[in-house]
Amino acid sequence: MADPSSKDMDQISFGTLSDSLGFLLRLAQLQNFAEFYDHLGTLGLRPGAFSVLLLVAENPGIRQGLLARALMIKRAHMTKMIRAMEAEGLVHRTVPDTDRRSVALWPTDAGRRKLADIRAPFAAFETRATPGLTAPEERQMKQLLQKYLGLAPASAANTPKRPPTTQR
Amino acid sequence: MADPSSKDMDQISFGTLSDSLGFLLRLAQLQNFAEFYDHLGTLGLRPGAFSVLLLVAENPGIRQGLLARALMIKRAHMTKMIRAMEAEGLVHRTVPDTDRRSVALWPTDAGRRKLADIRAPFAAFETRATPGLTAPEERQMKQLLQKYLGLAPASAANTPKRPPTTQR
DNA sequence: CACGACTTGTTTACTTGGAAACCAAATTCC
DNA sequence: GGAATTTGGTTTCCAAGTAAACAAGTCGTG
Repeated sequence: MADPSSKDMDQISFGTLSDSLGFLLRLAQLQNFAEFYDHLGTLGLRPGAFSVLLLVAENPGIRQGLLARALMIKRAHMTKMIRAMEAEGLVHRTVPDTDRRSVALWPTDAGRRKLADIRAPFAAFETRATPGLTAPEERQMKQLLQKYLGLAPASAANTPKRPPTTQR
Repeated sequence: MADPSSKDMDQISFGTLSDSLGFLLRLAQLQNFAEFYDHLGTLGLRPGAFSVLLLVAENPGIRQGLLARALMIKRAHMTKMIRAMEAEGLVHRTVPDTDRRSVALWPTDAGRRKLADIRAPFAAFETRATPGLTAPEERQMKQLLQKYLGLAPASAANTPKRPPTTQR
């Protein structure tokens, strides 16, 4: 063909990019978010707000900045998010006497209810077969991501001092 | 109220989130981007523009929308990105006669030079020891991500559309 | 040919997220 | 005790990214 622009999607060369961890992580994250919307888009809670609400319920009284660090977003952005969720009546803000600069976060009854409503569909989404990966592959990917992040898996509440090496 | 807000970073309970693939992918992507900025922040090319420039150089004449799909961003955003990079003199736009709606993209000499300047530090960044992971673990994570994305690894330039049942 | 359906890129308005400056409260250091 | 510094949250302004409507080109089918 005389036209060099006649490239099909599968014929694109990604060059060194397809071996770049950052690039792969970015694409994977975007793909997974799209899947999230496909399955849970009707719940009226975006991934960000959902994770905030869950962590506030899981850690009642958590400080705002700590939450921001845990979710790796900036404090400035967390302020806006929390204010919006407070306006929706999902979380409650408190200034503790021990440090009157900070703000402690608590779930409201409405917040807990909302979370309860979402829990089942979210669990269903999480346990669904991940497209492209077998179940063992998905488990291993999660383990690797947790290790990369220095995070403990959910089942083991206390940090295991030895990395989980459950290979086959 | 007593002080349940005295939580340390490592004592946060992530609940079911720390086993959620999407959540782990998001955190991992943010962490990796932070590492990217730490190492390559001085180069004047953000991750997005860098990947665009690389793919345009790797696939000269690629159509704009195809590039957007490959990078999983919206066409509207790609338009702005490309216009900005065109204003910087990094890429050149062309309307092919075979389809006068579309736009073909080509790297300029300046674009190729810029890319050459960045290639070495980027390769150094990519081959650096990934924090938290051993080299074999990182290789495996990349393989899993590629499989999740339906992407062929870089070394195998042309891989058939069939799923890669033949691993290395 | 003509008409409708679809595709490609663009524009406009909006949302999400970050950078930097700022204030108030806490902490450190004489 | 009191200045200097640090910390936690907020505000303002800007960049990154999306959604929806649109114009122009292409394609299929009568």
